[in-house]
This record gives sequence, structure tokens and C-alpha cells, in this order.
Amino acid sequence: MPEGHTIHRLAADHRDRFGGRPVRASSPQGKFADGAALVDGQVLDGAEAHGKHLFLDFGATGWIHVHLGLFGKYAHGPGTAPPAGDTVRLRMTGPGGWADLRGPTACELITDAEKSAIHDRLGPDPLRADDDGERAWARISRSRTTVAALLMDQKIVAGVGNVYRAEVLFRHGVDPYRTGRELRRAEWDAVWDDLVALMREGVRANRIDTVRPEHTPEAMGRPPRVDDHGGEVYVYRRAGQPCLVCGTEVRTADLGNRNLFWCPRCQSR
DNA sequence: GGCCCATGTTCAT
DNA sequence: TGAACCTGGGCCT
Repeated sequence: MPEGHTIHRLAADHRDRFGGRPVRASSPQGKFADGAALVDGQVLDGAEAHGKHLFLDFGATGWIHVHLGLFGKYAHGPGTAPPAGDTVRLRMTGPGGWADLRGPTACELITDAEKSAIHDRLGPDPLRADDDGERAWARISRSRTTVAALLMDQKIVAGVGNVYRAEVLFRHGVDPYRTGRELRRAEWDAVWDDLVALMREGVRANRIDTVRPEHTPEAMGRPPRVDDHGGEVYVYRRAGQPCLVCGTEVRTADLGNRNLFWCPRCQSR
């Protein structure tokens, strides 16, 4: 489920649900038992996200660093937690409710220095207020790598995943196989600004919607489509379906072991 | 029950 | 470039 918007949303959810008060922490599955024990009873001072990394601030005790990876999921709610089962890596509870973490790639207690090292290897994040696209452009504009690959590289831009990659390139008519150095400055600026807007909306709605009102199936006089991943999108996982804008079949290809989706007509050189 | 797939990353070769 | 890791849903038998 996770691209950057999910993680920023989780940070806000943690602040709202647990912030400023002691939490109970445990690891029903056992793999984070030591870390959970250290944090148990401590006050959650804050939560922040950088790209797809979540950091829970426990002051002098350190930070819990969570990365959901491809399979990780959070479930949370008010009141009493449901039965944990044997896959909950981390359970936090407090007066505001509960949160269960399953299947993460990373769930570890880290120091300030270790946290800094993570920030240092991440590029600017469209969802972090102080970040901008300059550092990303400096690398993109020199690169012979495809724009599609560059957008997924967390050292270049933090937080973009397979859905936002496909969708933002579609929205700007950029052929995913163009190289970074073939991208014009104005195109990158527009892509970055759009990522900021799309991902902010993603945090708000807690899903990825990218289709402009004038391109919805209804507005285009086409039959309605159903997305199986919760948002309304142009090309992501729509291989073989007609492009919402031009009707050409959406294409897919393997790029670096991930599925790429694009419209060969709307996104031509 | 088994198999495939998925909005991800790291490490070994 | 490929394998490994982590979980769950959908679809097949």
C-alpha cells in the first residue's frame, strides 16, 4: 500500500492518536520484542516522515524507524485493539486507541545519528515543507538513466513509488524512456509541482487520485472504470485498456523488475 | 490448499 | 541482474 503519502499520513495519525502521552508497546510476533520493551511506557514526542520512512520520536530512548516495504501495513483505530494474532510486529496502545504494524521491511530502534544517516541518503520529498526539486534536478539533468527509473530512485526523489511515477509522467506527457538529460527544466519543474499537489491530496484522501475532472470516464463519455487499488488513475495497472484521454491501449513493460505503465500516444517524445 | 501478484529495498554475485 | 525478505488478497484447483 505504501508510497510517501501513506507514510506522511501515518505520521500525522500517530501524532493525533498517541502524541504527548505514554504509550504501551509490544511485539506480539516477537521480532521487535527488545525495541518494544525499551519504548513501553515512554512518551511519544512526535512523528515524522521522509519519503517512505516513518520516524517515531521517543526522546532520549531514540526513534522507532519503520519502513513498510512492499507488504507492510498499519491498522489502527480508537478504543481497544482487536486480537493480535501472530503477525503483529509492533503494537502501540494508548488513551487514543491502538496501532498494529504487520510485515514491515524495517522496524528498529535507532539513534539520532542513525536517523540522520537515513535522511542523508534520501532525496527531497515533495511532502516535506522545506524541500524543493533543485537537488533532484541537479542529478536528473546530468543522468543518462530513464526518467522512469530516476523517479523511483529514493536518492533522487523520496516518496514517489510505482503509482505516482506512472501517473505524473502521464499527466505531463513525458515518455518514460526519455533520459534525465533529455528532460527540460520547465518539464521537471511542472512534474515536481504536480507531485507536491498530488501527494498532498493523497495524504488528505489517504488514496491516490490523479484523474483531472475533465478526463473522468463520465466526462469523456466512456464507460465507468473500477480501480482495484482505491484511487482513480490514468494508466497504473491499466494495460490493455483504452487511455482515458486518447483511447489508445495503455502499455506495460518491465523496468527494473517493476511494472511500468504508459500511454504510447499521450507520452511520446 | 496452492499459486501468483502487489503502491519496496537491500545485499550478493 | 537476481535473490531474499516480509504479508495478504484473489483466483485457481
